[in-house]
Amino acid sequence: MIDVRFPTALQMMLSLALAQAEGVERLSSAELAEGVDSNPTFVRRLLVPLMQVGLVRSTMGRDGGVSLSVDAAAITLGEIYKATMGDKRLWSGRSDIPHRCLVSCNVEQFFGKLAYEVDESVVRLLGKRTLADTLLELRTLDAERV
Amino acid sequence: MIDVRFPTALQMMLSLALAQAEGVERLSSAELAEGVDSNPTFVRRLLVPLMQVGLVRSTMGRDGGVSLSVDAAAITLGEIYKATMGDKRLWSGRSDIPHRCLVSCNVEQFFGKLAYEVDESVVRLLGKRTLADTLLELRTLDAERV
DNA sequence: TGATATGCAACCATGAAAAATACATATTGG
DNA sequence: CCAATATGTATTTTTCATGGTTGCATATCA
Repeated sequence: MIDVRFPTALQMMLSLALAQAEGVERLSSAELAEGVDSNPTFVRRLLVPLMQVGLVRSTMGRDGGVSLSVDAAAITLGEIYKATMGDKRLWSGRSDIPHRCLVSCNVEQFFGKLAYEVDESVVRLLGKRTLADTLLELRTLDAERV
Repeated sequence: MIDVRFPTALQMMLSLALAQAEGVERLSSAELAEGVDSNPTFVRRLLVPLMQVGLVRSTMGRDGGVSLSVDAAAITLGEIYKATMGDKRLWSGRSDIPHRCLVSCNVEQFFGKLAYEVDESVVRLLGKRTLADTLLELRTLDAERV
């Protein structure tokens, strides 16, 4: 199966940002799950790292739920990406290539460095956009729909 | 399973570049497969788009095999990446999100654009390195090994 | 002409990721 | 207090993209 954690986490965060902008204090994981067309368990798993990093806070018990713990203008997509993907690189090279020649002995290390550079550049790109920017962009897209 | 097409294709191209540098005219798909610790069929599948783009050429029949059809200094990793990955984006967002609110109606399109930008930036980064550069870097790494 | 290479299609096996399930724990309204 | 309902989390099941395997047609050369 394809990894949809980042797009899903992003959509969740956007829903939370929208809720905040509309004065709704919290959303339940069931409500978030409906929005992203998934299940509450998956949503809560995605929330774990976002809470650890302090982007989101949750309250337990009846009438509990989730909300942004920081203003949407202060959260970048890069932070969301790093939190939800954790250690997972965009590219994971093979790690068990038998060493037979100049290439096979060193590609692994080379590819590791390359993957690191690529990740860096992606995070840098995502770091330039905030949740608030993105929500605004969604409004623009919505207005442009026919 | 994880997608290893790019790292594998890259390693194959490096093997072909090394062969070329050492005066070996061609490598068979079986030899390439041994180098990347895989099977000839997978190797040939990866070669198809590389041939279509003209980076590589193959000869059939006994004593057939594969070789670079361009100098290693004229091939960038970006070309290899684009050819082997084809239409596949680095990120594929979900494409069946039910439209229920501002967010769910527009994230899909937004994420598509974002994924496109990310892909562009990765290709741009990879476009700065040639196969020849990379082979040189492998030699450096090899010399640094303890 | 036999040995051996590529080209290609069809099917199978693997394993990572999401979904489903189950239950403990926390909070609140009545 | 207690019933209702939320989160927290572990475990199992299902799904499906990806690579591996097999089989065979086709091309080339000693």
